[in-house]
Parts: sequence; structure tokens; C-alpha cells
Amino acid sequence: MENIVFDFISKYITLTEQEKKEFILINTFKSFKKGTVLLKEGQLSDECYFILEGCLRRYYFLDGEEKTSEFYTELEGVNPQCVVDKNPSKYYLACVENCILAIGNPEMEAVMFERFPKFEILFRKLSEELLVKSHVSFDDFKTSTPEQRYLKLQQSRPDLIQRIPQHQLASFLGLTPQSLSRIKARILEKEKS
Amino acid sequence: MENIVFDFISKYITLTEQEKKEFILINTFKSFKKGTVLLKEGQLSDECYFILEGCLRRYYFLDGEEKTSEFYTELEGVNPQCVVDKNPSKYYLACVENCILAIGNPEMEAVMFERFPKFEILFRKLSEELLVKSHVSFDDFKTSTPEQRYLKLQQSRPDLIQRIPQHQLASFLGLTPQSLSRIKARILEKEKS
DNA sequence: CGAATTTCTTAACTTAAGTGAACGAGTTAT
DNA sequence: ATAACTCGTTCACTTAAGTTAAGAAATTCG
Repeated sequence: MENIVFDFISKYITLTEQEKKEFILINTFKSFKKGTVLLKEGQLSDECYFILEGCLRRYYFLDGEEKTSEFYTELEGVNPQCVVDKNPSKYYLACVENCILAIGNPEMEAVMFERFPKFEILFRKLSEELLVKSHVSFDDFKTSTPEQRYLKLQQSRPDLIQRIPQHQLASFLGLTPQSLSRIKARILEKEKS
Repeated sequence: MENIVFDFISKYITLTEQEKKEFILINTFKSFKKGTVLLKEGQLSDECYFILEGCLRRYYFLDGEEKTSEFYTELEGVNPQCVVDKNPSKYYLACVENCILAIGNPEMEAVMFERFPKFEILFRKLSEELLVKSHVSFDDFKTSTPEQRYLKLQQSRPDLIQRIPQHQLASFLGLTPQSLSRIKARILEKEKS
């Protein structure tokens, strides 16, 4: 279990065995049942998460409609907007499945950065990488048709199509559920011929 | 001129007068003519930029078509993908106008972080904030029609509509130039009535 | 177990974006 | 000065997404 975390960390910085032991003591790992809401709109939480197992969904309401922004899966970190800018959360964050998460908060971060200044570097690099990925995804989205976006999702995250309800996938793709249904039917039609 | 930078920095960390002096010595400021290309697709540059004056455009080619990803203006930082992931650049970066930029590179960053460990925190916070903003923009884009996207751009960055050629704006909005023309005509039509 | 609710799909209709073509205005190059 | 090119706009046509509605399938709940 902890090995999953250390394998991940080792991509960015190096820890000695002694440091690993201390790291485990500082950190909090916790299990959550499918459906658990970790963060609600309007809340001012200070927790961030790292997914060891399971899937989280970030969503919000626009004109009474639920809009899914993002799905987070194994080995992804979630640093909510309210934690970053100290404003009430614009988003909900919920467990799509049973999850095992590492949970961080400012106090433990302070301890971490104090004990392991390297982690400041790790966190910076992670943020920089995520920003680049976000830009690439955005560019991709901008230049794709809804059908292409669905096909790309099949390629890049085939698991999501299996484990996520269609209407949430549709919203994630910026579509109505009806459109997604049509697109899937159209693709099947094409594959037949 | 330097005050612009320090006002910006002061939002994140505090520097003494002495530190400010050293900061200026470490940093490189440079002017560029409109049209200058700072980074080309395929290159492996290690420079990042902070805009004191002017406007940069990030763009790339898809099926021979130029696609504009982003415009960066005063007090914005640009940390190119190739610098972050050490892979050949997917993007071009060019001066839309005459620019004054602060330029960073790994060596100077190393000196900075050595002399001012605080800057590691500054850079992390900046990246985290930019990531949150990127997500908000993405959500906004996903849930808007092209017409709404144009209207929002008028609200949020009215300067861009003046200083940027229409076909680049269209591409930035994920549209063809023809569509943007139509949208503007439609909006004018509505405003008349 | 059966009722109620949610989820997914299909259909008909409306609307607007993409495409290809064409034109005038402005700019650049010869 | 004129030719070539780019840029912005308009038009006609095609295509697909949104909308409204309805029904089937699956899930939840009493």
C-alpha cells in the first residue's frame, strides 16, 4: 500500500528508508464508501487528497444542472480550489467508488515541509505538470468535435466509460446525455459498415 | 519598473529591501519587438517568462492550421511545457506586441531558490493558482455556447478584442473565423432591437 | 415485491457551427 | 503601380448538437 505512494514520489524526489518511515507517521490514510461527499459547494475545507484506490468526481451546479468537471483516479492528487484560494468551494467532490485516500491539510503540510523541504519541490513540480496537462486537455477539447472527444476518451481513459454513469460522462464531455447516446449509436453504426 | 514585479511578489511572500536589491541582480529583464518568436515547436528551451509589458501568444499547428491556445498579458507568467516536462515544445510562443519580459532559466532559478527558499513557495502557490484558474476556464468553456464565450471574453478581457486579429481570437475561442464574424453580426443585430 | 425514481435511448424539430466559395479592403512585395 | 496575399465578412449548403417529449430499462426505496 505505502509502496504505491513511494513509487509515485520517487519519480520526483528521493527518500531514504528513514525518511520513508517518518513520512508514513506524518501522513493520514483513510477509507471512504462509494457516494461519500468529501467537499460541498460553499464549504471552506482545507483538505487535499491523493488517491491510492478508487475514483473521485468533481462537479458543480449551473442553472440547477449538475456539471461534472473532472474524474480523478489512482495516483492522482486533488488540491481543491477552496484550499488554494481560501474562498468558498465552487465544487463538490465525491467518491464515485469506495476509495482509499491520503489526506493532507495545512498543519501536516507545515510539518512535512519543515521536516522534508524537498516536498516543497515535489509539490511545485506536480502543480507545474498538472497545469501543462490541463492546457493540453483544454487545447484538445477546443479543437475537437463531441464525437472526437468521446473517441479520445475511449482511447485515453477507457476505464471511465465502464465505471461512470453515462449522464455524468456526457456532462464531463460538455454534452447532453441525448447527444452522447446519439454519438455512441453513430459510432456503432459506422463500425458495422 | 521593478516596482511592478515587487508589487506582484508581495501578494505571495515578503521581501526586505536588501533582498529586493539582490533579487534585481539575479534577474534578467529584456525587451522584444512585436513579432519576435520566443519558442518554436520542437525546440527544447529552458526559459520561462514573466510579462512586465506587452502580450504573448501561445499557438500550435494542427492539420496545417494555426491554433491559438492562450494570450498572456501584463503580470502573467509563462512556464512553457518543454521547460516543465523536458520534452520538445508542442507550442510556439511569440510577441503579439513589443514586450518587456523578465526571463528565468534553471541556473538562475537554482541561485534564486538557494538564496531565497521562499521563492520555492511562491512558485508553488503560483502554479496552484494557475491550475485552479485553468480548471475554471475549462469548465466555463465546456458549458458555454460559442456566442456566450465571445460575450464572456468581451467582459473578462475586453483589451484582447481590440489588440488581437480576429482570426486568432476565433481560434482562441475554438471557432472558425467565419463563425466569429457571424456571431459578432448576430450580437450587433440583437443590440439594435 | 412492487411502486417510484432515475437513467438511457429514440424521435421530431430548431438552431447554429462547419465548409466551400466569393468579394472587397488593406497590406506587402515586385 | 500593380500583382499577390492576407484578412474579415457574407452567402448557401450540410451536418450535428440542443430541446422537448416520450417510452424502455435499470435502480432505489417503501
